[in-house]
Amino acid sequence: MRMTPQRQLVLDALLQLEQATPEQVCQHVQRATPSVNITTIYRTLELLEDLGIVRHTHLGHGAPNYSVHEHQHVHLVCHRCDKVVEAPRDVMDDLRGTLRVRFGFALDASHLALSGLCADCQEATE
Amino acid sequence: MRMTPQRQLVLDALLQLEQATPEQVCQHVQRATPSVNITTIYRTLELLEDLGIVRHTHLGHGAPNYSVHEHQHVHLVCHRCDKVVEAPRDVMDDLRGTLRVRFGFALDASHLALSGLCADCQEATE
DNA sequence: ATAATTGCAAACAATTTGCATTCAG
DNA sequence: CTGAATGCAAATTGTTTGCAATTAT
Repeated sequence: MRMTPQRQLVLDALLQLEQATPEQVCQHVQRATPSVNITTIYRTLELLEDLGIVRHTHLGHGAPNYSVHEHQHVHLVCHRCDKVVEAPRDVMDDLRGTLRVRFGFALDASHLALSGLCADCQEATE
Repeated sequence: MRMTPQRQLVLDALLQLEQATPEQVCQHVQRATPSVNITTIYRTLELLEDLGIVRHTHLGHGAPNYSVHEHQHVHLVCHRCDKVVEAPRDVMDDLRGTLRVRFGFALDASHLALSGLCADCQEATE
């Protein structure tokens, strides 16, 4: 594969934004280079993911969240205000062990978010 | 709110199917009553969810999975073969405690699936 | 030349909206 | 009669596909 300018732009955008939806990556890239098509964003994100350079997380509804592979964390999404809190991956270590033993399931802690209520919304709900 | 025939059909479908996407609920309902529109399925699912009667889970990509509130479990989705394993909610109890203490986050264990590799796919991958 | 890459338009899936019609109290 | 509920068509969002034009080797 060739590291084309478009691909570099996508990767740079992702490094700058730390994490973003394809749409957001597209907007960021197009600020610098408006000619880049969103199709290319999608294709590049898929390619970079196949190469293990980036990964994506589903936060629930809507578009997935891409990030460079290094920035891995567990996403805690508040389903009331949609705020996303990031937790270090190791909070899931025990659960990973349990799931392996009880279900033979190898948990990938950061691919999907966890849903719940953030501290603020718990107060607001009382 | 009135328990209209359409709404009853949606709820019945969900009870029979145990869990299903809006699309699947729609097909099930339309087998008995073809005139019911998918818009009504969506509206009814939203309504039932507001009432706390049903809930939905995101398995990752694609349509969410609805179920009646009683049948709660954690979904373990294999991101290789897309198989869904169900685990009892209590496997997340420790994690729930940790997240509450460390992040003030009240985990809703069943709203989002967990992603990883199922036992079969782990073998296949080696 | 030839294979990979891109842009563009169109297709697609899942969902939502606007609005006119129907229905129950 | 009046508001709630429904159906239908159209709009919206996120994503994918087909294909022709472009680019690097």
